[in-house]
Amino acid sequence: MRGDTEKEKRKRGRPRQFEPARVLEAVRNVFVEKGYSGASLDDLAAAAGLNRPSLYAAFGDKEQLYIETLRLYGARSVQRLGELLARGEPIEERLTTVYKAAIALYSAPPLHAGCMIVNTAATAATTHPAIAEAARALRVETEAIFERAFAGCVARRELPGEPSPSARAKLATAMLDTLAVRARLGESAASLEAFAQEALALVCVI
Amino acid sequence: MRGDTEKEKRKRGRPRQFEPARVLEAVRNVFVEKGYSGASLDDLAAAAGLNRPSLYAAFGDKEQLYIETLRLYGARSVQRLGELLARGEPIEERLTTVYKAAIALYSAPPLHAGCMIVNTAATAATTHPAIAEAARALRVETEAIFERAFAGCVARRELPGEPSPSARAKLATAMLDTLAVRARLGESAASLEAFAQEALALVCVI
DNA sequence: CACATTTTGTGCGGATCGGTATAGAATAGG
DNA sequence: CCTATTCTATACCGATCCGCACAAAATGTG
Repeated sequence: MRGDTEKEKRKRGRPRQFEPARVLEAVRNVFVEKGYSGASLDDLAAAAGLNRPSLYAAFGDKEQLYIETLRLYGARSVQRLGELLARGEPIEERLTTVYKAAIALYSAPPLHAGCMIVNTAATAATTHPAIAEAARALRVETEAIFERAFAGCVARRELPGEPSPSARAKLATAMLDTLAVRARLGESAASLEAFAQEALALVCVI
Repeated sequence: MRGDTEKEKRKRGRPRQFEPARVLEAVRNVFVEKGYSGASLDDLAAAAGLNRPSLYAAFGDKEQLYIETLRLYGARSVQRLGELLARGEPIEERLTTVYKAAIALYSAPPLHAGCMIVNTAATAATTHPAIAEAARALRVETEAIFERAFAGCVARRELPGEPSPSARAKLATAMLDTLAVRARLGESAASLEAFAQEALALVCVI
């Protein structure tokens, strides 16, 4: 049934019956839906299809599990953002693609649960410093990617140097923030796309 | 000690030893710090200085208590926003005042806990429809106030009609969203004010 | 085969959860 | 005074919480 998903050398003892990556994905859905403190270990274990002790042995306590999940989510998002911004199209077009992807992710039915960082990590940040730190790191990465993209535009004369690439990056991130909040509060994807388009024309073409 | 805070006719039975408004304020601090599901009734009762049964008798269960608190917080914020935007100053100046007030509220030490709607209500929205509904109502009010202010600017030729007042209102709200998220993740008030100022010059003067 | 090693699953254990029953205290009306 | 009414306070309820024993199961090694 399992048959060594990877050809890595088998460990000594009994092989685990789950793939950590799949577990983190299942767990992420629960965290994103219920938030950090709203998600119980029972919820998480049930969604992952394994029992609490296995979960605990593999990932540590709830906070560690959350942070690991957050890092995976963040790493994927950051990578995808980098890819979409690395295209050769005009910046306005690339940003449109980015926002469409974000909106699709944030308002994916049936949960339209927004962004894990904005809507769950930030909430837990006040009481869990380690979560705050992990979230900050991801946001720094995100803004840096935007900033590099805008700096590239300035370098090739696609955009004026003022406002600065860092200011533009913060605004671009701000759009992601508000899209996440709006999606989680139930605004439709269509409405969000219209808003993003308006905002883009307004902010980016300056 | 109590002596009839108001001259309203005394009720029949034993007088309550707390002022509901004070209780809601104490409770709000706990909800804002720990989030909806992170705040326990013990926390809330302790912060309010009364015991769980009294809290329950006065405000109903946890969700009702949260929503009541949210409405009070929201009503005050909306009223303050309306006042600040009703001044006779240029719109850029009024918005500067609004953002300064928001930043002061969102990053008030020692918690820098952001905004109750953005950072706690939205998180709970996926699992508590009534909270989502209350939060949506407050956001509609907020955007409407911004929109009226921008429409006024257009009417007196202070701003061009395009982008539309409603688009500007959404952007103005987006700034509040991102300020709340950033404050909760630890960005300093000074940094936020600098960002708000940049964004304002960029967005509002179009 | 016996043994070491790792994961699995049951099941416990103390703490805490949200919510309430019940008794006692404080007031107004009769 | 007595009674009705309203709030306070203790104490308890069943459920759920997170975390961990502990033994059984499944593998590699000797």
